[in-house]
Amino acid sequence: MRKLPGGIRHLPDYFDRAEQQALVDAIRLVVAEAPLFVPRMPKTGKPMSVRMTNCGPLGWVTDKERGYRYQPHHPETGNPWPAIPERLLALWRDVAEYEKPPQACLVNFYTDAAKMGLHQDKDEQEFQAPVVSVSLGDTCLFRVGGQERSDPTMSFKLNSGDVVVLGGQGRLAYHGVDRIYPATSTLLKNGGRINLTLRRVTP
DNA sequence: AAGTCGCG
DNA sequence: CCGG
Repeated sequence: MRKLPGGIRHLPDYFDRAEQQALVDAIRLVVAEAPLFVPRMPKTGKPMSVRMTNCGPLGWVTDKERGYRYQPHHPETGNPWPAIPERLLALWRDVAEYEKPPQACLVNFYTDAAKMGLHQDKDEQEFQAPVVSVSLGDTCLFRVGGQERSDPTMSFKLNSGDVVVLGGQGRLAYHGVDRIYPATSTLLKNGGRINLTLRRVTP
């Protein structure tokens, strides 16, 4: 059996179907208020293959000029991000083992061809808090390694309703999404995958 | 490089 | 050519 690197927890089927549907409904409201945008790589301006938005007091954004960062407003509308849905705050209280609530919930939309290269979540000031991730919709192949890019990696599938926690030694683990398996879920009427990532930005 | 390409 |  697969052995996950230290500090990485995979909680399969954390959310049942009804809860998944309720989360999708909540995210639709978020997207209506904070439209999806195309994130761009620092300096080159190359677009990433996912579309994204955020909820919470802070949101993760990136563009050619200013690069990766957290900010309290939507990059295109200038409006503050909508609130994080209560069910996600409850998830954090359940699994994070961290006193304060998450400040950012990044919402990533993956189409069939979308990927996410291996990277670390290191734009936060607080690494004591874990990163908590929720998968909704189509199954993906998730890849995780260690704290150095050259560390060995392993991969496993994430299904709709699964939760992954990157905490402790796993907090700065390299991770990414190698591929989406199209039409493996009926949760999203237009297909694809939604990933929700909860993070604490400041201590 | 949260991408892309090269290698096996 | 495709996947790790």
